[in-house]
Amino acid sequence: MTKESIRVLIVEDHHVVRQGLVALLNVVDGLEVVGEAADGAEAITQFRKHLPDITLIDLRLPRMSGVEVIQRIRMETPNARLIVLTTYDGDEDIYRALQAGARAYLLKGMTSDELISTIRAVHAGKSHIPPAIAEKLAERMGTESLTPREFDVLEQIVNGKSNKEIGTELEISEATVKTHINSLLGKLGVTDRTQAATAAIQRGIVPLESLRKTKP
Amino acid sequence: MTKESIRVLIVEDHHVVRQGLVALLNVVDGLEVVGEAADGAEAITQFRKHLPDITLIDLRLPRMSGVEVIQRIRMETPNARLIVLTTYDGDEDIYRALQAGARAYLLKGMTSDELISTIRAVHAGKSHIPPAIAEKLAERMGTESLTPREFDVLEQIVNGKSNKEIGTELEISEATVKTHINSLLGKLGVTDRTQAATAAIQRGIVPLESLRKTKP
DNA sequence: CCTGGGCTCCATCAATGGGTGGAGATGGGC
DNA sequence: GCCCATCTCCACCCATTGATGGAGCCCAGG
Repeated sequence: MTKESIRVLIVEDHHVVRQGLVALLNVVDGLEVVGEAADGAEAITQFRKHLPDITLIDLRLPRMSGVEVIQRIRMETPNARLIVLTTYDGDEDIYRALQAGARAYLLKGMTSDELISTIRAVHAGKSHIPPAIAEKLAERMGTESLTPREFDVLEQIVNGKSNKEIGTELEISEATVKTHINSLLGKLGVTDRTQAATAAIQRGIVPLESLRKTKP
Repeated sequence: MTKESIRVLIVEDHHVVRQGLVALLNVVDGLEVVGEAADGAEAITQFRKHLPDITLIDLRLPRMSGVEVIQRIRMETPNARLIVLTTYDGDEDIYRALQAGARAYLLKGMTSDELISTIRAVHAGKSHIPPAIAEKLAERMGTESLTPREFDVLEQIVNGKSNKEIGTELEISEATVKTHINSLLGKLGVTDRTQAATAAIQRGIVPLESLRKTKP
């Protein structure tokens, strides 16, 4: 019985991790790694070229975020089956990736069994979200989301700016800054800017990587 | 010419990454992976058992930190050759790992060439620290380090506590809390608690993982 | 059209935070 | 023994922050 292999594309910038995935998957019967990509642009090229059955995609990629890649792929191939890979279970990432159309979510700490069974499940058309993650997702669903402006302000807070500085930066008055802060504190369920900052980092609302960039 | 292989132990909790490392190293002539460990305790057991020439060790491990493992191994085998692996170039981690006796430092985003040449270099007795990291290390060297108490206070700040709450928690007066904050702000080179919090996370002084734990 | 959400601004007030300049107690290292 | 770093506390002061309760503007969707 020569059943068709499930054709997998791997999108992951870390060379070691990519190798690990290839090594794990290629020894499995019925799976075949047809392509690898190390960044978003390459991911889209490879996707078009191979039209894989399953795409494993890291959320943190250089230049283009994983979420963006997912959106673009889904735009041209709405029934693409995408599985998100990530190191941390940053709540916001999960939310956005699943919103963008990912069918499943895996942490890099997973076992090979989890990896393989998830690939099979998603290929069979199921959505496969681990209970622990589903739970968090449910929590997050109930949470109001920040408006674009609130997000701008939060970003500045994380970067250690004072209200006055934020006002200057965003070209609004300090009073307006306070208004935004007041509502975002409520939405995040915290009571001051320091808690807002750590919550933002912890939940992945503001990525840690953006810190260094915006400093100078 | 049958020269001896360099015998390598891999300490890494993420299964996929571990597989990747094994896959990368085992195809290289002159390298041999003699053991794998997924946590600190296992690392020490495996080290004693195999006495490898080189130990690749992830800094973030469950239960016991990589730095701790390094210290313990160095305690019993002072000339052990340890290479630290990590995802982020969190300044504080580098500092502590190298202090603890690691000979080199590699990011998981490295190429296989970097990995292999670093292993060879360290085996040959060299210390091998990438220029970019050496630079940061030099910066950090000049930085005064926090006293234990200042660290306690910083931890509380990251967890979003007010000065009063910190005082209660640590059983000191609010005035003392302010004193500690004042000196730690100076040492971190920041001007307020929010900056202190993000700097602490960013530099790896207070690990992100500790946030969830201390909340409830 | 008109309703609602988001953005902007205002004033005011109490609480919190941070700067300054002390000062006593302890304990390890020279 | 003496010094130095650390930890502890105090008082005073001003800046910043967050809470409250408005208010007008714009624009997209019903």
